[in-house]
Amino acid sequence: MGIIRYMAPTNAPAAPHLAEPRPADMRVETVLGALSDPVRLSIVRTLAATEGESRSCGSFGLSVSKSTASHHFRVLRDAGVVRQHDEGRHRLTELRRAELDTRFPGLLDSVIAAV
Amino acid sequence: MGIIRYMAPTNAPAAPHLAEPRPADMRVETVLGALSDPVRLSIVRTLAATEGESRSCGSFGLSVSKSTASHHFRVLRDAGVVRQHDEGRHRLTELRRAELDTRFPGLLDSVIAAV
DNA sequence: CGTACTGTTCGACGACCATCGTACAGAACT
DNA sequence: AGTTCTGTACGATGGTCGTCGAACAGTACG
Repeated sequence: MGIIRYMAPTNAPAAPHLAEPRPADMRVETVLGALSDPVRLSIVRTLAATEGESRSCGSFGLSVSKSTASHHFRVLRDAGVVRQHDEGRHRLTELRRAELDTRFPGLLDSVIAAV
Repeated sequence: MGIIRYMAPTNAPAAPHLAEPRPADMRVETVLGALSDPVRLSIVRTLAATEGESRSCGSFGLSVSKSTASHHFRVLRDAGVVRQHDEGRHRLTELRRAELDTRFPGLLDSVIAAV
């Protein structure tokens, strides 16, 4: 039942990550749309709360089905908000903080800070 | 065909404005959803470009029908992004800059600045 | 090998959304 | 009064979205 925080072994091979848009291809409307859903916003907030760590999809405690959760992660990844890569039988997710901050300065922080 | 920028006479009576949420009742998801549409984003950007001025609905040069435009203004108003009040036969719209900045600091600026 | 675990894909379904045309309401102007 | 202008309200429609269960694919572990 505990939260899984994945620690990659130091000699791990470079895991291929899934397709994600380049910063230049990211569109504001798409990012805003991705963040406008309560489930996805909670995912992003959870990621921001433990910045730098990769989390497995199941470790977010989402109250939706597996397939729905999978859908939301895809929306976030397609929008460019998160990056994912496979590690064993987990698909680890992390914030694309640097890309987001470069492409849309201040946006992520203001959204996360919003009460 | 020119753009109408409304100049209220200095002795104008206090025009009643339409229902809009109090800052405390504004939700981030709703605001982000309101800003995630291209038409509405262009409205907000136009308003931000001429801050402090009230604009009539028809002065935005939107490429949608009247009824669709009316719908978008309502979404923005319900989300708390803009304020509207009637002035003669015009319904004037202006940004709720102060409320937005207080409730969600930095959000509006980062969205507007986004290229 | 077989079993558990993690997450995706594939329909399907209902709800919501953006869009439109028409009709309507109020204000201003002739 | 009649006309013009500005914008809303009301259906209607086609598309997207969030949700789910069932089936599948890989990985890890017994």
